[in-house]
Amino acid sequence: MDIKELAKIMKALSNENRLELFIEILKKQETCFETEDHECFITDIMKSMNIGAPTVSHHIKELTNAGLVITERKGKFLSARINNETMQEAINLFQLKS
Amino acid sequence: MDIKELAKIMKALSNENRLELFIEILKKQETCFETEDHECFITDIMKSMNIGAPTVSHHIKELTNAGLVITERKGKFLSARINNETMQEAINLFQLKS
DNA sequence: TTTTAATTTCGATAATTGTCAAATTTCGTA
DNA sequence: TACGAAATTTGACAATTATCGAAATTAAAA
Repeated sequence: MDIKELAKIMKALSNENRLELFIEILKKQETCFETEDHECFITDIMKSMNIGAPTVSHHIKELTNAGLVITERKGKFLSARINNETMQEAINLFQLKS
Repeated sequence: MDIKELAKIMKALSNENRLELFIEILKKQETCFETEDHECFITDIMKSMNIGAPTVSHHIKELTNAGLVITERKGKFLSARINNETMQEAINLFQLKS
C-alpha cells in the first residue's frame, strides 16, 4: 500500500458522519460474532443518523471505494461489512516497530 | 477520544502531502532509536518535497492541531516528533476485539 | 549591526466536497 | 401488474481547503 492509497483511506474516514457510519458498521460486525445476525443493513443505520439517504448512499460508496467496506445487495436492502484486510494493512503502517 | 476528535485526526492525514510529511516524521523517529540523532528538522523534510514553505508550515500546524505531532523550536529550526499517545489511542479504536 | 536562512502570517484563488431536493431505479409483495 | 419501500443518480450550492506569492518575523552568523 502506497501513500496515495493510504491518504484515500484517511480521507474516507475524515468526514464526521462518514466516520460514524463506518464505526457503526464496525460495531455491527463485532456483535455478529456473538449473534447469528450477520447482516448490517444500511437502512437501520440511516434512521439513527441525521443525514438523508442520498448522502448515506454517497458515503457508503466512498467507503467502498477506499476499500474499507464491502457491500452486497440483499434484495431490497444493502448489506455492508468491514474489509478487514485493508484495515489491518493500514494499521500496520502506523504501528511502531519494536 | 470521541468521534469528532478521531475525524479530526483522519482529516489531518487525508491530504497526500501532509500524510507524507507525517510519515517522514514517523520514520525519523524510528531511526532515532538506533542513532544518536534525536532531531527531526522540518527543513530537511521540506527540501525533499514538492511544496513550498508556507504550505509545509500550514500542514505542520494541522498535524499539531490534531495532536499527532509535537513541535519544538530549536533556534532557527523547527523540530517535530510523533505524539505516540494520540497515535495509540486512535489505533485502538480501530482494532477488532478478540 | 548587517546579512542570511528558516519559519510564519496574510490574502487570494482554484479545486474539492458534504449535503440536499427531485427524479429514477430496483425489487418484494399485494 | 401496480404499489411502496430502499437505494441510487443527478444537478446544484455553500463551505472548506490546498496551495502560492509577498511580506513579516525570528534567530544564527558574519
